[in-house]
Amino acid sequence: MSLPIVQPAEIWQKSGRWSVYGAEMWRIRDRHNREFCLGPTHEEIITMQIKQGIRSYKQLPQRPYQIATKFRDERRPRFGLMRGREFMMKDMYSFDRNEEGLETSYQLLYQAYGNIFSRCGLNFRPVEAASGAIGGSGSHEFMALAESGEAEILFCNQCDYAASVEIASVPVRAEKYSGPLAQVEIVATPNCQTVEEVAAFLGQPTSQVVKSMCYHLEDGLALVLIRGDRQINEEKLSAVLGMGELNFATDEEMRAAGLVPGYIGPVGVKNIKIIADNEVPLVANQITGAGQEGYHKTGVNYGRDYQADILTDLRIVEAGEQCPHCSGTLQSARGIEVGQVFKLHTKYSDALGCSYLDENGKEQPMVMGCYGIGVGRTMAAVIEQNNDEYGIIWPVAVAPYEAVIVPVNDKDPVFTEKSEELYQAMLKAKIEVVLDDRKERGGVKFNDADLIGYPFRVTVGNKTKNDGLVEIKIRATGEVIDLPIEEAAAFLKEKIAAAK
RNA sequence: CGGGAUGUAGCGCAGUUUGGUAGCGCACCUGCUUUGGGAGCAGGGGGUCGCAGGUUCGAAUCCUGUCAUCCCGACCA
Repeated sequence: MSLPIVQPAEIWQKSGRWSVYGAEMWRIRDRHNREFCLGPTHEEIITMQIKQGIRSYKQLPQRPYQIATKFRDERRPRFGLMRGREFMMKDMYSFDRNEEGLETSYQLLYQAYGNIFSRCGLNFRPVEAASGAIGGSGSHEFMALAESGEAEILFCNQCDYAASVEIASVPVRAEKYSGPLAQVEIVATPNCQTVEEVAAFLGQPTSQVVKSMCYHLEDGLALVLIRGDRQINEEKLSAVLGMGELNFATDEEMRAAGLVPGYIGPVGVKNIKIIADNEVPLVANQITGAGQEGYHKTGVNYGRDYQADILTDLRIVEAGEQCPHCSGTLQSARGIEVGQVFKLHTKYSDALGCSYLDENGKEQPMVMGCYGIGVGRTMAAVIEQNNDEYGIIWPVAVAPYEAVIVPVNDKDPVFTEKSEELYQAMLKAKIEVVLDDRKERGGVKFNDADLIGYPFRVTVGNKTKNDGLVEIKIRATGEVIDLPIEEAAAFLKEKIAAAK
C-alpha cells in the first residue's frame, strides 16, 4: 500500500494522540487553516482504511504494509541516517478477529523480522521493549549490537531475559526496616543542593536520601520521588502520567506552588500529585528537602509523614543487578534499534470504530498489531557491523549490486569487448552487476570497488587477453579465484545463491 | 532546550592571536608521458572570506547582531 503522508488532525484527535504525541509531531495547516500533520507513523490512517474496506470475519486477518517516508521532528537528529527528521520505514499492521489471532500475527512477524535481520548480516538481539507513543502493551525491539548505538539494553548472563533499559524492571529486593523510627528534624544543609552534596554533608549514603523532582503536568505539577542513588526512568514515568513528553517544572512554577527549588520535599505539600518509586517506602528515616532554602529534613518516614498518590516502579535498572527471572546478573550492551513490533490490541480500533461482524453477526473490534523496520537505519547498522579499513563489506542479500566488473583499462579494446560480453552474460544470469566503464585507471576502480563494497569483483585484464581467464575477488575474505571467462557467470550465480 | 565548536574556491582545510584587500591539498582545464591497486611533469582557470551593521586610512582578521551546520548533554530540585 501507499498511505498518505499528510494526515488530518481529526483522526489523531480521535485516537487521543494529537495531544499525546507532543513536539515530535510535525504539524501543518492548509489554506483554510485546518490542521494536519506529516505522518510520524500510520496507525490511524490504516485503521480508517481497513474500517472502510473490511466488514466480515471472513476477511480477517489482514496484514497490509508499506515502505514510506515518515516525519518526526526529533529533539536531536544525529548521525546521518541513524536519526533523521525524515526517514524511510517499512511498516506493517495486522488486523485480527481476537487476541489469539493477534498472537499468531505477532509471532509470525517476530519470526520474520529475525529472519530479515539475519539475512541482513546483522548481529542483533530482540529485547522486551516499551511501547512509547505507539501504545498498546507487549512489544519487542530488534537491536543491532553496536558501541555507537543510542539505546542501552540489559540481558541476563544466565537465562534468555533481555530488555531495553527503558522497560527493564526488577522486583524490589530491599529489606523492610524494623528498627525504631526517628523523629523528623530540620537540619541546615548550607550550599547542598544535589543528593551527593547533602548525603556527604550529613555523612549518610545517598540511598538514605529521597530525591524529589517536580514535573509539569497538563494541569498542575507532579512531585516524583525516588531513592537518592537511583535514576528516574522517564519512559516509565511518562507511561504512568499518560504524558507523551515530560518536562520539568520551571523555578517560577515551583515557587508559585509554594515549593523552593533545590530544597523540595514531599512532607506537607498540598495540591500536588505525589508519585513515588516502589523502593521509597522501604527507606527508613529518610533525608528529604525541607521546603525552605538551605535546609533538609531527616528522620522522615513514608506513611507516617507523607503518602504518595501513586506507588509504582519508576527507576532505571542498572547492569550488575540481579535478573528478574533467575539468579543471574544483568549485563548491559549498546544497540541500534532497527525494528520493533507492537501488540496494539484494540487501542485504535476502539478509538476509531474499526470493527467487523463475527459468525453471529455481532460487531467486534479488530485486534491490531503493528510492526516497523527503519530501512535507512538498518542499512547504517549493517555498515556499522560490516566494514574494514578499505570500506563497506556488503552482505550479499542487501548489497546494492552483487558484483562489479572492472576492465583494467580502456586502452586495449579487448578489455572493453570482453567486459561487455561478460556483463551481458551476467545480466542474462540475473546477477545484479555493475560494469565499471569509467575512464579511470585500474587502481582507482579497485579502490572504489572495495570502498563501495560489492561482494564480488571480476577483473578483466591481461589474464583475460592472454589466457581467457578472469579474476574473481571476494570482498569479505579477500579470496582470489581465476577461471575461464565463459564460466564466470554460472560460478557467481551459484556463489550468490549460496550467500543469500 | 542547555553547553561547545565551525562557517574562507566544487570538496577538505590553513590564514584570524600581532588588521595591510587570500593561500594549500584534492577536483577542474591544456599538453606530453603513463595505464592490474587512488599516475608523473609542465602550464592554467576559479573565491571577497555565511549574512547585516559598526570601528578603522585600511577588516577574512577587531566589535555587535543574525542565520546555518555539526558535536555533547538532556533529568535528579
